[in-house]
Amino acid sequence: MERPDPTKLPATAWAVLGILAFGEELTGYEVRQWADHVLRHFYWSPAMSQIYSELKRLEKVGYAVSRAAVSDDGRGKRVYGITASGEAALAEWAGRAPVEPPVLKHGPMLRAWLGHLSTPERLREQILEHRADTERELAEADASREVAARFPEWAYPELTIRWATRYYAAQRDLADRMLADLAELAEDGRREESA
Amino acid sequence: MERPDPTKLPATAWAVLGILAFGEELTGYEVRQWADHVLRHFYWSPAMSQIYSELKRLEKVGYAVSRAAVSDDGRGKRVYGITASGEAALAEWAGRAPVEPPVLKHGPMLRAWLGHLSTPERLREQILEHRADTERELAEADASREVAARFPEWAYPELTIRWATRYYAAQRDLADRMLADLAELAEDGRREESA
DNA sequence: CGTTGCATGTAAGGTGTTACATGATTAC
DNA sequence: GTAATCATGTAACACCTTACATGCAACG
Repeated sequence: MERPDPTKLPATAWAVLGILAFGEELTGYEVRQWADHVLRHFYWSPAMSQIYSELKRLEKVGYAVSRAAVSDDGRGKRVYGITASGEAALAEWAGRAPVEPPVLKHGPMLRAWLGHLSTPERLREQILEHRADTERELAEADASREVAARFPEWAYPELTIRWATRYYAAQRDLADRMLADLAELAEDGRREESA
Repeated sequence: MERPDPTKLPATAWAVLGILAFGEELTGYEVRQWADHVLRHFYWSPAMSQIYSELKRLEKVGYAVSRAAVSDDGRGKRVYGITASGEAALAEWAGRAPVEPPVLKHGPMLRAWLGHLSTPERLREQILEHRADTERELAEADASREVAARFPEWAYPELTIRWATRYYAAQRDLADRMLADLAELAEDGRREESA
């Protein structure tokens, strides 16, 4: 008969609450920006609409509160803050809930895996594009890291973004090694043809 | 008025079709095993029930066909194979569809990001556990790679699994460096306390 | 005067998981 | 006998995205 526990939330909800846990009152829009600049690099950035609904859910279970506020330009907005109960629940989740294993969905490798259906040239282009994307992400993460480094209360976020920059660097090296392997495979193919 | 294109499939469907694209007729159960041994390391392994429904969808659009068959032990089963049309569509998708950027959801880093809500000891334990998990995955991927290396028609899958083993190794190194950073942060904390 | 940014939501629908249900064979 | 593996599905539901809808302010 077990009814679903209203405090059993998906990781995304904890991530959103985690953004509020740094103490500032934020609008849904601002939560999204934090997600985009920081969270995205090791977790992921939910759609705007999901952020709004997660915030509502968090408020319903008492982990967040909202109040009407005004922007600098005088327009109305709604800001959310974490509650004591929310902080306790989040700490409990962070410390005791089983850590979900990392999930990876790597589009470029899915293409490489199906290399036999494509051409070495096309595949190479796709991996090169992936490499360029990674480099871009690396630059963005590094910019975010520099911002975080300016504030002592962001020591842990800074560590995770630093982790992300290393992750992107590793990703880039992995792309290079894949490119080398691909070249070798194509070479073998040519040799066989001419034989 | 645009009705949804019945051939516009999610990446998961292409992944399942991709498993069939290596030429063998497989049961849903076997598709799952391939996903678990290979695909999982760079993409992910869908739930059993989803595999069955993806196979049905693929058959409906004509990219796969199924027929009743018998196992060695005489029990009935249903095997799926790729069609010519399916092969063409898959090649088209692999070569021309925009490559989805890699998606990462890293549970352990989500915990590290919220380090201020936990203790250095607990966080360290969690990262160590992640490190051990990674090592396990590395061993499994390496075993799969060795199997793939025995068959020349699996050259591309072998490359991607090799990529995965390197990925896990990088992941492990990243965990080590995070552990070192964490230790340093804790050290700084202690120094401040005693000051 | 058009675009970008700020700001908030709803509705619809697709994606994917968990739980449930079933049943035979093989190995301990 | 009972657990694991093979084998196939359905139903319910949670998660999440896309598209739509709105409106003001600031900048060029």
